[in-house]
Amino acid sequence: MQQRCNKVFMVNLLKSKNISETPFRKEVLEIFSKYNNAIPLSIVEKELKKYNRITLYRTIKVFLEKGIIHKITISGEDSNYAICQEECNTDAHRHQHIHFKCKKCKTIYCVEINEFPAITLPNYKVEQLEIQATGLCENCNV
Amino acid sequence: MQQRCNKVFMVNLLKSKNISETPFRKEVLEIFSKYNNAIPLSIVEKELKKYNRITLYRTIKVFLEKGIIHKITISGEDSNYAICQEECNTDAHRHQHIHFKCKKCKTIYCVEINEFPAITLPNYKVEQLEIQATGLCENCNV
DNA sequence: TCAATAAATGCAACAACGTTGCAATAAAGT
DNA sequence: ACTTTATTGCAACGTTGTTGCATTTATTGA
Repeated sequence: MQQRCNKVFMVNLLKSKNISETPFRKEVLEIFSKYNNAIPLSIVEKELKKYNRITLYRTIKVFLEKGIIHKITISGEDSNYAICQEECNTDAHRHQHIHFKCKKCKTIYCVEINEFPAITLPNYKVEQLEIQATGLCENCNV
Repeated sequence: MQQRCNKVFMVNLLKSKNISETPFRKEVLEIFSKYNNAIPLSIVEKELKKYNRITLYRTIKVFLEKGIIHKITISGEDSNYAICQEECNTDAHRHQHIHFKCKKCKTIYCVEINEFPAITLPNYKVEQLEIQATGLCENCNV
């Protein structure tokens, strides 16, 4: 797998998606890669040296459109965002991972999964599945 | 299964949850049971004879807390709500159903499922799964 | 390297969604 | 029927996210 945690990679990521590499965007990307897991905008906000609400929203929007990050919505919580581990394109975010939220430390993990469960429903044609799990993560399950 | 589509049931539902039966609450419940599927607040709003935004929010909040309805959040969409088909309590909404969104008619269904898939992740203790599917529903898959 | 062009940023203002305090009203219990 | 308790509705506010426009920064090409 490609290394996704250094500045060179970040710049290449921006270049490969055909968007200009600005200090703001690089900083946001570095924050996402520093946290390996999904984080809400409130964390990005705190980490940013120079925070601007509007610019952040626009940056996130562009990153989502370009498939650099993806959005994780868990009922009743802030939206969380994480760097896409596979190649995503704008239309089909067919991740082979599930989103796991630890009920103790509240961390949201994108967990790669080998055997993605298949579900067949009578009368429905299932084309895509999105799975969210809750429980205890490695660190909290002691 | 209990019948969940008549006024008597609605009143009993309110009684059994120990909340007073007001015209507003009964009307909201009837709207939910009229639509068999999950609906956003915008639909409830249109169906209400006398709509009050604040009262609706509070009613929804109470219904959620009492386990009368549950909330379905699909990334990037309005929240949807549907009557709980099984007994829910406030803490554990361990539904044996998945949420299915038809990509054509946009309807969101709560689909009961017999064999709920089991997922085991190395290093994670999975306690609960929430599954959202997209595809084509019975009516649109022709 | 530097000017010309294109894109990103920041401000002000707005819109949607949701909440809170408080007074008025309706439901429940006696 | 009356008292108590809960619900409703209004005004006002907070949060989240967007848009138009002027300014600043990045990119391109000579």
